Amino acid sequence: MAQGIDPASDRAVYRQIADRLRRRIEAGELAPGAQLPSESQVMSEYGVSRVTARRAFNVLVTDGLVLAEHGRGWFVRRKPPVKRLGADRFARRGEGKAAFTVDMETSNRSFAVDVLFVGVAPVPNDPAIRLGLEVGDKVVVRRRRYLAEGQPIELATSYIPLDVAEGTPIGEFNPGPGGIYARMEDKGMVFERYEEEVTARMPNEEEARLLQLAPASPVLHLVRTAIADGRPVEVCDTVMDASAFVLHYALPAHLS
Amino acid sequence: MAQGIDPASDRAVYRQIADRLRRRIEAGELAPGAQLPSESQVMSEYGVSRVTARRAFNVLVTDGLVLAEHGRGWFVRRKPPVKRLGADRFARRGEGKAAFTVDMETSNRSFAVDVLFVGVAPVPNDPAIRLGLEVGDKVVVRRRRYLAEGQPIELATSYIPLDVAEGTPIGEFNPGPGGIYARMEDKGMVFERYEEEVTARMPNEEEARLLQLAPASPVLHLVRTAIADGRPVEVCDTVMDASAFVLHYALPAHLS
DNA sequence: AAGTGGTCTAGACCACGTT
DNA sequence: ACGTGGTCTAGACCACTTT
Repeated sequence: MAQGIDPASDRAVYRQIADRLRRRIEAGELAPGAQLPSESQVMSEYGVSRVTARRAFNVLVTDGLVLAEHGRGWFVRRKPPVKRLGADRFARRGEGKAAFTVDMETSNRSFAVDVLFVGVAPVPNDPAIRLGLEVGDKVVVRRRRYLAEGQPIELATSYIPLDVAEGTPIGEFNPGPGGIYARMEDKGMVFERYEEEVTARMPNEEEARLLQLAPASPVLHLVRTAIADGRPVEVCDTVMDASAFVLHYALPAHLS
Repeated sequence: MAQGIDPASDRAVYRQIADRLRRRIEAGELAPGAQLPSESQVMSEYGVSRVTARRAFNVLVTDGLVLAEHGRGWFVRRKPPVKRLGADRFARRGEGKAAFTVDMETSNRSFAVDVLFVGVAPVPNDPAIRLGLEVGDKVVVRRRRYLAEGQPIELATSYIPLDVAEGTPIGEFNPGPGGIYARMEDKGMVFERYEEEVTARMPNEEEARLLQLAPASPVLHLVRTAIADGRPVEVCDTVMDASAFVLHYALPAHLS
């Protein structure tokens, strides 16, 4: 019963089947969370082998539209809740609270932090350039993973020059209230601005594992350079589950 | 010759093969553009069937690491050149040049614009909210596609309230030098700021087609609201090939 | 002509979830 | 026990690229 499927078409049969399922998803007929027809149903409905039926589903997996649940079926992916990063997230910092904390309290969601590494280590290529250091110079490295409602959503690695961290607990496990920026201000440093570069890409294997990403889940990659007293004092490299974030920015209409 | 592959492992054979290839790619041993072993080679090297060999390659396709070329082989994906969007891209606007033009001239690359649609049409849900309109109210819609060095890299759709466009060529095919913002300034409107929201996701079918995206290529989705004279005067919805862009922002350290 | 990937089939066994 | 997806095999024919 190859309903509307043309085996002689240039378009492969599995793609034609995928196209039909995709249309039903994008039209909302198959809503997020809805179960798709089973492999057996597709086999008999279109008169194809199991391999061909599965290939149709796999196209939709690669497109990020569906996921299989072993022993249960194929389902339209649900959109997870989103965390908004405000344009004023640093300007509003203060009262002893770190930027991430302010964000999460604003969005009223439970959160947690895994500290993956804190210590002195050689600085990699990219942050070295941004900090004006030589590759391999020693810096304080702080690597952590943020979770919202129990789900990992963000990996962040900060690089801080040793002279900036000197005389503070920035290189220790617990940097104290308000985070490392507060410690820098304690030393009398004055923050001028933050520069951020945003890209998006597919995760590497480690990122996919640590963030427990589903197949075909892109990440937002944000590299922030904090500038105080006329020099870069920290680079923070952040990899976020793209489905969990909206970044918000305000741009001035005129140079001030 | 199942070199280092354990058929009894929990990890499927095709995943183990994919893991090994991925490691060689991420280590740089297989550089961008390099050819991977052929399916036949993988079959004999690991003693697996062709289906299993192909499945290993397909894992890497889904991860965005490799692409097949029919009749030639499997290759590590190349990174395309990148376009940087500066934090000052609106502040530096002027001299009769549109923002995109300024960007492209800065990066010294050839570019072109396809105008896909210009006219009056009902405003969709999201821009309606941002513009303070009712869904379905008429607005000027300008939809275009940008190309760099012949490759499509960006789709942009602008929504402009009718009263803003009134008395200007904003609703016409060619809005004149400097683009629509210049025409608004001609009317005496003063721009205050631009707000941008950035997300990343997989493209839908239309976006993938218009941007000629390879499999497993995420897009950056940027929605900009231009604010002038204390009100939103334009919403620009932009979908970019994520591999072709770096967005750059500057955030103030203090509310000014 | 030879080598490469693209598509498709039929059949098998295993693992997970639900009934 | 049954239905669902997960993995794997062997074999076939086609289309594209290179020699």
